[in-house]
Amino acid sequence: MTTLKLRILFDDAMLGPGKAQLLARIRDTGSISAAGREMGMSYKRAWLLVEEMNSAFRDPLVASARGGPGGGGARLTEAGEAVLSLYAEILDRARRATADQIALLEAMLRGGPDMSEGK
Amino acid sequence: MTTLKLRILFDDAMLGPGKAQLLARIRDTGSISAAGREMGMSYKRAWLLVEEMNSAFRDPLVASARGGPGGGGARLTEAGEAVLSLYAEILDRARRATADQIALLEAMLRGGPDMSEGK
DNA sequence: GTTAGATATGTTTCACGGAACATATCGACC
DNA sequence: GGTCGATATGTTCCGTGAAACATATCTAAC
Repeated sequence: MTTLKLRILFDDAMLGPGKAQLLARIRDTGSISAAGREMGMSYKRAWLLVEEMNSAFRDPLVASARGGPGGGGARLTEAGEAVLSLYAEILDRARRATADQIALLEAMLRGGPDMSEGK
Repeated sequence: MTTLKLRILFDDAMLGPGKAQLLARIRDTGSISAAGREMGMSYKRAWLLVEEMNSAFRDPLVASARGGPGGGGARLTEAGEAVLSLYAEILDRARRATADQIALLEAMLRGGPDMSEGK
């Protein structure tokens, strides 16, 4: 239902839901283009995001290869795995740390719960 | 330096940094247009955001008045104050709950700290 | 040396959200 | 009753970021 989106703004780079999910799909599919397809984005865009990430971090997060059987492919590097799992942990921690307050907000929404009565 | 942006997506409404800051400025300035000006947005846009918030929540967050001395004005309702302070608390809790992991990410950035050496 | 499939980039087109512009309205005060 | 400053809304204009389109390139395998 209610979801939390979280974006981390570094000095000259940012990491948000889009890049994180892209990393996850690349890990699962072994391909930038397949990952992009699954997310409904063009290969161009997916590749651009990968490029951003690779150049923002000291070590590249995604290693890609051209040619070969299947035409090539991509996989997460150790750094890529680390970033992805850190992001997941950050999201999870943030969610759990704020669940109560978010519930309070939800209760104030129109058409939400309560609707006022005295039980 | 590194900042955290956080957006809450309800079923058919969302609350993020923009609306939260707008609420804060309205509280401080007592005017939608002044708040908008401070944030570099047109009155139209500021008013639109207020409209969204007022209709999303059971009780309006901003009460506005036309005419009168000064031409009118706007102020936060009790609900508005509550939402604003809940959002601030959510942001604060999220920040503190994720500080360690974010620091780890920062350490992996290019041009960031370390640069590898053996102290 | 041809095929295949994915990476790697450049260029052009285009939709859309916001900016800009334009008005109408309200009410205390003088 | 005219002025003022802010709210309230509609309409048009326009820049920017994404989509679409177009290629070029690479290499394992056959």
